[in-house]
Order: sequence, then C-alpha cells, then structure tokens
Amino acid sequence: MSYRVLYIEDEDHLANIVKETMELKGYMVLHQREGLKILETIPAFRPDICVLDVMLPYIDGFTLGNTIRKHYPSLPIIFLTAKGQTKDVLEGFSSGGTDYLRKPFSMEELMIRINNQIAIRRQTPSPRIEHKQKEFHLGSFTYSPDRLELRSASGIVKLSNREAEIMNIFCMQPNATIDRRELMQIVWGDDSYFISRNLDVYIRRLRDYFAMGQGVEIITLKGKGYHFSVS
Amino acid sequence: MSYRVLYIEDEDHLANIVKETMELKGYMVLHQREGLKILETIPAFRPDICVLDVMLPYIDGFTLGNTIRKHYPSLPIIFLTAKGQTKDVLEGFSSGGTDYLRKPFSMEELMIRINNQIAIRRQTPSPRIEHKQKEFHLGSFTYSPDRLELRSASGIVKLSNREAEIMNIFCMQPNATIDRRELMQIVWGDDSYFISRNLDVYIRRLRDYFAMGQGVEIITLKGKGYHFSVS
DNA sequence: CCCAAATAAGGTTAAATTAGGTTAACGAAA
DNA sequence: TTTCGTTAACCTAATTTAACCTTATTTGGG
Repeated sequence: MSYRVLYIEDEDHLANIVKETMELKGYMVLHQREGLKILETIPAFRPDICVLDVMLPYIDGFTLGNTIRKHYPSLPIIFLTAKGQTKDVLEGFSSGGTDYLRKPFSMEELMIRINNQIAIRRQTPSPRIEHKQKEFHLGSFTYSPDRLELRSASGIVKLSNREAEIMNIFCMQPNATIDRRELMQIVWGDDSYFISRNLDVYIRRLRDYFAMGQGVEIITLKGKGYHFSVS
Repeated sequence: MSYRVLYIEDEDHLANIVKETMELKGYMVLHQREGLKILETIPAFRPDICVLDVMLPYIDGFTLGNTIRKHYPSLPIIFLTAKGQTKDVLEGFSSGGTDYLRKPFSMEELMIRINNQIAIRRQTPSPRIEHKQKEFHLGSFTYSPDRLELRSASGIVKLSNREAEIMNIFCMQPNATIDRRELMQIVWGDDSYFISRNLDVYIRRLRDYFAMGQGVEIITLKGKGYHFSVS
C-alpha cells in the first residue's frame, strides 16, 4: 500500500526534487504551493501525513498546522523550518506539529521521519479521514459518499470507485473551478497523457448520469479544468 | 508536574551535562550507565520517556528499545545515535523508537524532542490499548465479537474464526475504506494471489449474511479495498 | 485586424486488461 | 463426519488503453 503525502511548499525547485524522491520511494505525493484550500484538499486526497513548509504565502505553515490539527487531530504533520529559528520550532509543536526538520535537510532524513510518523500513527487505532458530509444535495440528485450512490427520480446509480472519487472532489467544491491536473493528481497520483484520456472517460460517465436529472452540469474550462455547476 | 526521564548513557561526562540541563528545566532524571536492569527500573521509576544512547555496553540501545517496547508499548523512546549511521536509525525505528537524535546534538534540540514526545503521548486518549467493544450495532444487525455471533430479525448466524476476524476489522472502521492488502496482511499475514482469492470467498460469505437484513453493505473499491457501509 | 489553417485540448467509443466474484470440491482438524 | 479453511476453475465487471473524432485556442498571412 502506498502512503499519501500532502506537501505544501512554495519553492518550486525544492518541491520538485522532494516530490520526485518521495515518488521514487513509492509514496503518492500531492504538492500544492499554498494552503488556502487545505480543508478541501485533505478530505479529497485523504493524506496519511502532511509536510508543511513554514514560510508560505497567504497563510504560514504554523497557522495551517493549527487548522489541520483542529479538524484532523490524529493526522501527523511535519514542519520544514528555516534554520536557526528555535522559537519557530516551539511554536510549531504547540500548533500541532508531530515532528519538524530544519532546512536544509537531507531527503534521507525526511523519509525517515515521514516513515516514523506514519508508523507511530498506525499503531494507534485512529479514525481515518472521512467525508465530513454524509449526503450532498445536487440539483435533483442526492449523492451519498458512504454508499457510493447517486439517487434521483429516475433511480439509483451505484458509482464505481473511480467515479466516486471524482464525485467526492467535485462535491467539496460545488460551483467552483477544479484544476484538471490537480484532479488527476488526487485520483491517480499522476497527470500524464494517458491518465488524461482516462479522466475524460470518467467525466463522460458522470455527465451521462447527470443527464438523467436536472441541475448539475460539468462544464469544461479548456486549459484549466472543470466547473462543477450545481443549482 | 515534573516529567520523569530515564536516561541510559555510558559516557559519564556527556551524561552529566545532559542530566543537569534537564534538571534545570524541571525534569526528574534517572541516569544509568547500562540497561541490564531496565525492566526493574521502569516500573520502579515510572518514566514518562526513555532516552537511550545506542552504543552501550552489554546490551545495545536498539535491543533495549525492543525490550521496552514489548513491555511498555506506549512509552516514548528517543535514541541518540552516532553520526552517519542511517542504517542504525532505520533499525531504531523498527525497534520501536519514536524519535532519534544524531550526535552531536544541542541540548535545546533534545529538550524540544522530549517535550514533543511527551505531548504527543498525552494527546492520545487511551494509548494503544485496544478497546474491545462488546457489541456493534450495524444497520438491522448486532454483532458480538465475543460470541462470534451476528444477530438480526431473521436469526442468529455463528461466524467462523476467519469470518469474525474480517468482521472485527470492518467494525473498527465503519464507513471507511479498508485497504485490501492491509486486510490480508492482518488476517493471513500475507497478501499473495491465493490469499486474495481466499479473501474473496469470505467477503462473499459476509455479503450473504448481510443480505438477510438491511443497512450494511460491503462495497468494492477496485484497486483499493472495501468500503464497509453502515447506516 | 480579420479569418482560416494549424495545433492543442478534450471527447467518444470500443477493445483489452486486470481485479475481483462465484461456486464447488478437497483436505485437515475438531 | 461435520465444520472450517483453502484451492481451483471458471465467470463478471471496473479500469485502462487505444484509435479516432470534435471543438477551442492560437498563429500567421492577407
């Protein structure tokens, strides 16, 4: 089983190196440049661990850590702090960090600490991340993520795993733009060409389902992603 | 309240510095030069955390860590490793360490990590002691893990050992995704092809049972595992 | 500055693959 | 000898791959 790492880092160069190394070790990594939408990303991606840079635009890492801790008390968080900032480290732990690493760090060191945090957490029988909502009302449809069911006047459709994963992401952000690459990253852990055709197939299926009722539409934003339009 | 640190270190000079610094910070420290009698020391001293040097006479730190972990699964252990010994570190974590520090370390760093480990442990409500529930109410069913019985309006089904093992795992995480490989690892200690067909057989049997009532469903998440849907 | 060709992005459909499901039968333990 | 767990052969459905199609966006000539 491959573990899922949510990694927030604004420096692209560093991020790419770290991401690739982690992927080589068999982890599924979702990298984002800032944490504004983290409360939507977490239930969609269901990470086993978060790795947060501390210096981030918009929201700093510690604030982010606090937010995560509030909603997901048992999700491990590793902070990446700038060197020589002990005060920061203390603040980091008080804001819910379970470990930290000073920059510059070796990948080896990071991997060890990630493995360790996941191992510690797995010993404790802790609840996995669940969908916060039991049901979503979308136009003339009702979607239940627990039962993977899409209900409407014309009947019940059982969604497959992949179909449901995409639905879950859409439901987190109704009437918003969902980035195509990000979507692929979350569902397939990859955004290559073949996955891309693959996503198309599933979008097609969802559109078929939604055509059986009213009020929901998946609108293509070419070059960007999809707009999940719900009324 | 002052926390209690059990500190095993054979270098007297270093040990004194560390001990004194910790005491200045208000910790109660018991320092010993080797770990031969650790299983007598722990219940007597009741430490909140153990700090173990790795290079020790008679018994090395990792072996010691293993022993401690066996008897006190939730007691945090910090290893102090010689520099440049990554292999050792990995071994250390697998032998139950919860953190480690490379020599030479700063006292500040050690204090931070000790505090953090104690804090983490305090957060965990009932650390690692499995709380076995007497009965689970699942839809129109009642499952009793003690009696291996699944009761519903249509009668009582006696579950076999294997059936119950799988049920137990499902009941720990209702409405969550259970990884297929992980499930096989837990029940059979193996996730090979034949085990896989085997699991299918048992899933089938459980599904048959649940078909006799309502509110419980085992949903396949292809490529992932199962979703134990309970209402 | 406009329009058509070129190109890139996404859509459709069906075949291929792989993961999982079903059923029956066999053998070991109780 | 009955129950349970495993193996095996065969079946079904989700997912991926592939080939081909359509539409938006870009580009460059007039």
